[in-house]
Amino acid sequence: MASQTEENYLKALLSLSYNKEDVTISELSNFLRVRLPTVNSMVKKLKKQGLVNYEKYRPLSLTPEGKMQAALILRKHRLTEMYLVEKMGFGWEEVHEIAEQVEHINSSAFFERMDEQMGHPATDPHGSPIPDKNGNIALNKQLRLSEAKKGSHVRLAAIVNGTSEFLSFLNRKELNLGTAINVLEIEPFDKSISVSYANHEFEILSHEVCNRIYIEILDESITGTKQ
Amino acid sequence: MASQTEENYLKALLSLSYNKEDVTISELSNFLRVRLPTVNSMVKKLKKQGLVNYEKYRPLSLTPEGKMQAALILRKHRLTEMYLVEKMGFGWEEVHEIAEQVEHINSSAFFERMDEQMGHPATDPHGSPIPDKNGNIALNKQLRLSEAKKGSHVRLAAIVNGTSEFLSFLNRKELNLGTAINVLEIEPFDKSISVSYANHEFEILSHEVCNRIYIEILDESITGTKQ
DNA sequence: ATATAATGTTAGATTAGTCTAACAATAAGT
DNA sequence: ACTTATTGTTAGACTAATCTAACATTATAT
Repeated sequence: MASQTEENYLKALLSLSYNKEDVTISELSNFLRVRLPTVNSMVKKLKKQGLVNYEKYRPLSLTPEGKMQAALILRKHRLTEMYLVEKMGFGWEEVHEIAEQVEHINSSAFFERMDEQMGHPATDPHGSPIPDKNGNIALNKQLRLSEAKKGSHVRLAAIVNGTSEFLSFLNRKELNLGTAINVLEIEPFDKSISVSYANHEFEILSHEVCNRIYIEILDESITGTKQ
Repeated sequence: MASQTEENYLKALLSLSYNKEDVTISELSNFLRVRLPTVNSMVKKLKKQGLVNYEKYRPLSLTPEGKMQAALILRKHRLTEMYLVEKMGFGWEEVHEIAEQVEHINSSAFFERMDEQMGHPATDPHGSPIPDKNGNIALNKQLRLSEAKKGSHVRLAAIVNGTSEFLSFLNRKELNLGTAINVLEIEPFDKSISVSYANHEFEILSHEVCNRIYIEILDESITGTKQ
């Protein structure tokens, strides 16, 4: 079995290669906050184990086996996050750090028990898909709130790169997974949008915020201002 | 904070110094399945951190600080075991290996949440006391089933050194924590005892088995064969 | 197209945790 | 009390994961 460190490299590679085949060593170095030569030698090691494709001075990628292993770690991470929220009463902004540790626990029974007790959830508390036991990962939502049309009626479906700061911000705004949102106006100057939802009649969300929120469209236009 | 390895040494020391001040390096070596020179150098390291008392060629012991740290790890271990049994439906024979990993997770919120959700349990699933947040450990039960008198009525209170094999054996015999047992006869030859309990009208338990079972006395004599 | 910047590689050092081999001190047994 | 056995120590090597410094290659920009 891969060491915790190796697992973290695999997970990082999976995350960085999301809709983009190749990853560079410096991207990995940056992501993991580890120096280039360290990454370089670890990558050679993973290549030797058949987990990554790599040739000197070339970008690297996960092999099918590497991708599978990475997805199974991600599965453990996301199952844990969901368990912490659903069964242990943590907030969605508190669970990442704990799951980061729990994901390395070596016990399939432990994670299968979580999965069963939650009734095989499809996503983690931030709306990201939980890979299945074979390492298959459902496609993530592709549409962001920043791309929604004026007048559309959408549902908050997932959060990307949800730091605990951002998630706490969403808590203060009472924006949760599943919240139905009306897009009232789009300000062309700074791409901020004004919205209404639940018992919030008027809120302005910056482009930065809208870009981190994935949505499902419920209705293209509810105001009559079609198109 | 101590590394996982250091934590394991501290935990081993606590366990070996249960009712016995001093521990030798070879006892530790044996217990941890690690060679003497390795233990020797780790002990020096722990001494430097003020966690153990140690002088060349002398037996060692935990300092108050070392004992406290060890007890807090034991707390995390036992809370986890109890949580796995109570909230996740594991058998008492399955939880040790998982808890051995979970105990190193660095998140007080995680363990405090477990504790709250179980209503602050006093013991783990094997009847061993869970140390409190300050590292205080309640006295373990001292009386073993092997010391019970003929005719006494006792309750199974705890299991010591409960390997999963032994715990599975108890499962097959339907002997659980809390089971009320009548001590029918004590065979002087091999110190085996015959007992009745629940829907088991007659069972013979070897001395080896009885020696690993801690009891509480419910009644010194129920048969009239007083004393 | 050549200089400069960015990225990647190699070499060598460091720390944690482990080992074996050789030696030293303490304990045990007649 | 002396020999032997047990236990403990030191020295030196190894692997994993990290680092810095120096150098090499590839990409970028005028």
